[in-house]
Amino acid sequence: MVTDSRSPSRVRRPTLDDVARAAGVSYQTVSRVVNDQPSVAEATRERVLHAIKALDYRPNRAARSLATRRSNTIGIVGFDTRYFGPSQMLVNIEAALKREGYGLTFTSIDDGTVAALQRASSEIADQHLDGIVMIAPIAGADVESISDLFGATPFVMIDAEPGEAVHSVGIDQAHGVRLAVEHLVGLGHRHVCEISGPLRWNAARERHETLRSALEVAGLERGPSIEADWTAAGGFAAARRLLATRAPCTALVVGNDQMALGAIRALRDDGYRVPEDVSIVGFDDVPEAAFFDPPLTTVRQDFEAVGRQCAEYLTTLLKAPDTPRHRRVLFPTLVPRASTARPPEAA
Amino acid sequence: MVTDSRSPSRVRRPTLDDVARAAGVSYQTVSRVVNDQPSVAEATRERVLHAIKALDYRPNRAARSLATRRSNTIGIVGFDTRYFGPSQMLVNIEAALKREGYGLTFTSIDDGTVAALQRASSEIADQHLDGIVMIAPIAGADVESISDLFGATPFVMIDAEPGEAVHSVGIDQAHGVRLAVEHLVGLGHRHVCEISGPLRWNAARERHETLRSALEVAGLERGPSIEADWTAAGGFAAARRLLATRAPCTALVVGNDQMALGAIRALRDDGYRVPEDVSIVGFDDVPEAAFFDPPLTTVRQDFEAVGRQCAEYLTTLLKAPDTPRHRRVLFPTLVPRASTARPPEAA
DNA sequence: GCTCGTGTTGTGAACGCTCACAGCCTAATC
DNA sequence: GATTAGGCTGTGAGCGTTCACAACACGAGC
Repeated sequence: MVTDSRSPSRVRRPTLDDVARAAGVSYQTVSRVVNDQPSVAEATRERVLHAIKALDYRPNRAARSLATRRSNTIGIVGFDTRYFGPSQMLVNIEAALKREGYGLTFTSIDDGTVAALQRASSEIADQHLDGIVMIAPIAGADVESISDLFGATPFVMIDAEPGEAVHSVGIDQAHGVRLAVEHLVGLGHRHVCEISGPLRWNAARERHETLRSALEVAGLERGPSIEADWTAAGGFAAARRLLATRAPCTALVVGNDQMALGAIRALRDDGYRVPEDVSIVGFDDVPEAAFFDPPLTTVRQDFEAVGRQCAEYLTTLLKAPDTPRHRRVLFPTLVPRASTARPPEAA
Repeated sequence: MVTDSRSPSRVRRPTLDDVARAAGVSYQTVSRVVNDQPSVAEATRERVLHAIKALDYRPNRAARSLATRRSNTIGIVGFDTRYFGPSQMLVNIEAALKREGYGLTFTSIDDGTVAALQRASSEIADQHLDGIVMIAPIAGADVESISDLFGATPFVMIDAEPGEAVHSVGIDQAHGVRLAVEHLVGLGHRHVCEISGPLRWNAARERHETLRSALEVAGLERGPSIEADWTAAGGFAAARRLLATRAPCTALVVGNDQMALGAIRALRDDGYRVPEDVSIVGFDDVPEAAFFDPPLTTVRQDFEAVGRQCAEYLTTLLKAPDTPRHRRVLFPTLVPRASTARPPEAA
């Protein structure tokens, strides 16, 4: 209120020199104070701090990163942050990295094409960032060539295709699927169908493929599987197509909770009861899942942990760039709720 | 794949000088080519472009912004981007600003205290950004003093308290509430209760207050109103408390769709039917709302438009900083679905 | 044939900071 | 009392870019 906020836009901000003059020391001493370096006499430090406050001095980040050759900011390439999973990761990574003192710049990719991904990557590579996180869970993205774009700046991928030779953090989708299958088998189900997410997504494909094999291992009938687009509307449409196949189906594994919601609606519209006629399992455990009708049994993904792990991995990498590439794996848990029950034939 | 991606981390990136030497011109000429300035002979330009490509030169953003005193990036302070509205705005603003060629840096605020808001604001002010967007829909935030923190850098607020003298973009909540009330009155409801969002949020408070007055104007009974936390669980708990009051209630206006979901569940648990016994109206129109059981009547907010407007406003401001402060208003629409019907007494 | 402009290119300085080093002063050591 | 060590402070250079201006060449105009 005191400062002159209606001054014309080109007010020179105070610099190290200004502070130095005000405190009667050299700019270097001010720099030392600002950077908390030792060997500054207490009295001088006081004087400098006072001047800094009086002038409302703020270090110029651009100048600093020009001099140090580090930007102290990391970039995030986010894929379709409209969806629950990615947006959760974004927020959590941001929070975790902020705690480490890093700034954040963010670019999202609207469509999942490899071209878009590369464009965004290169856009971010332009900024000479200290590190990069890529939330880009798309299969087929040429990890090698993206890695090249980034050159030597460390980067970790979230939800990369397992087996890729990159630094990555991911959730063990196979484990989640196994939990779901065990749960259904335990209830006595024998006819399991699937609505999967877009198979271009690593998570969707992993879930899809593990489900196939897990059902085989359990000796269960593998019903039809339909691909949808993560949305409730997509899940609804997929369920209708599934119903049209007239395949026997007492349990339905759905790639995420939103699609599960759509599927429930479609089943109901067709006269099926959930869970009496058909049991449903989702993925994610969105905060609303417990309040669906019926409350949704789902495989919970701990996105917050993903964010934390990612930030931790990246900071490790920043200190020790030669850390061998590996994948940090997190395990999902099953949250049983009322959308799953014993199948009708077992009743 | 050709480049040496396993080089040690400190490879000097090529600079203007390197390119200049390679092309046999001065660094200034290269700069001119990079910045698309006129008066460079076609032949020279070709030669320079060739060298740029050969060396894979990328301008150093830090150096550039040090020299120009502009960063070409704008900052977003996001409040609780975990929620649907804020996260939608974030993504949409990002998309719109990217189209204008701006980079983006992002800071979120975990709790809604004014202190947190100021901390984040100042964190962002440190970066000497070209512009700032604040998604901080909290009542009581001292807009004046935040404005001071930012000094002369243009900033627009999303969902600011209407009436604040700032550049802002917002949705006309009053209009949305009026649509909802008209809808309910049209159906014959006379006993309307409310579950509001946290009243610290401008949007929640506006909805709450307009509801009071709109009901009064319509001559309707104003039932109890309970404050909840935007979540389904909060909506559930609030609805239970509402039921405990035993107040007459044929229609329930709920501050957002998630809470509406929780409320429906609580009503059902208590033996009420929706919409036969109680009609429910939500806010937002999340993509899942159409698949709730019953499909939710809701007041749709066009967050994409908010993002676009915001980006447009900001770019205007960047070109003409003296644009008078005003509020760009967007109007919500009512999406009638099956969760509202004629009240029982009118049946 | 000389001047003048115009298009093109180059030079010096500055942006605000950090790094490496040099210098100073005081106090401890012999 | 000279020497040395160590805490503290200052100086010069450089980070990679842009800006303002100077310099050059070339053809047109008198």
